[in-house]
Amino acid sequence: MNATADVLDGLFGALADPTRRLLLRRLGDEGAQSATRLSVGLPVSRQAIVKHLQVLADAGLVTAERAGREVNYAATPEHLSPGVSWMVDTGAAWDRRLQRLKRHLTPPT
Amino acid sequence: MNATADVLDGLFGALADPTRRLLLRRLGDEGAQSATRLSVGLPVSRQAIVKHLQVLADAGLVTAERAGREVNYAATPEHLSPGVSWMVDTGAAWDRRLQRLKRHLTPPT
DNA sequence: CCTTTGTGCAATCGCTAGGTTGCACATCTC
DNA sequence: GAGATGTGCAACCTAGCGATTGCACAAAGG
Repeated sequence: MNATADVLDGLFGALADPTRRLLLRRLGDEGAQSATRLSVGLPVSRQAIVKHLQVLADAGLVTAERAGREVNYAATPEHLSPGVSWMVDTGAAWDRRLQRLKRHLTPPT
Repeated sequence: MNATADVLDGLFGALADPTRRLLLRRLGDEGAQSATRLSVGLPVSRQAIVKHLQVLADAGLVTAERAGREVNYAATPEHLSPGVSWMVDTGAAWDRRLQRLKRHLTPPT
C-alpha cells in the first residue's frame, strides 16, 4: 500500500549504521570502488562490508557495477532526498502548529 | 570520542521505524499527549508505544512532562537538524566531486 | 475508603541485524 | 596451465529490537 513508508524505512535504516554512513562518505569522497578496497583499514571483514553495501543498494543509495572480476560501488546520494523531505515536512508541520497556537494566544485586536 | 556518530545513530535509528515516524507526525499535528491516548487506534499495545516514545526521547525528538498522573509527550523536531545537515553535507560532497570530475574532464582552453 | 484509570517495571518471546568463518567459483597474470 | 587475487554463497552465532503479558503502584473521583 504505502510505498513511502517502505522507502523511508530502508533509507533511515540504512543511515542508522555508522559503518554505512562512513561507506557512503568514502564513496562520495574517493569515488567508486570495490568492497575489498573499502574493507582495508576498517575493523570488519569484507563480507560485512558487502552486506552493508547491499543494504545501501536496497535503499537506492549505492549502485554496483561489474568491471571484470571486480565490482565497483558508486554512491547515488540523490536518493537521500525523500529523507530530507520527510524531515523538513515534519519540522514544518510542527512550525505551522506553533504558528496557529501563537495566533490563537494573541488574537488580533 | 566522536559524539556525532552516536547522535546520528540514535536519530536515524529512531526514524527508521514507521510507528515512530507516525508518532512524531501525530505529536506535531495534534499536540502533546499521553502514550495511552496515542495508543488508541494503533495496532500495538500501550507499552510498545511507551518504548517507542523512549527511543524518540533518547534521540532528543520528544520530551516527556508529567501532569498529575498522566505523562504528556511533546515533539521537539528541531533535533532533526543534525540528520538534515548530514544528508545535505553528504550530498554536497558528492556534488563537489562531480564538479571536480567535470572540471578535470573539460579543462579550460 | 474504594473503584477506576493511567503509568511503571520486569520477564518473556520471535525475529532480524551485524558479524564471522569456510569454501567454491570466476578472472587476471605470468 | 598454474597460482594469485577478487567475489559469491551458505551456515552459524550473538545481541538487540519490537512486541506482548502480568502485575504493582500512583492518582483522580465518587
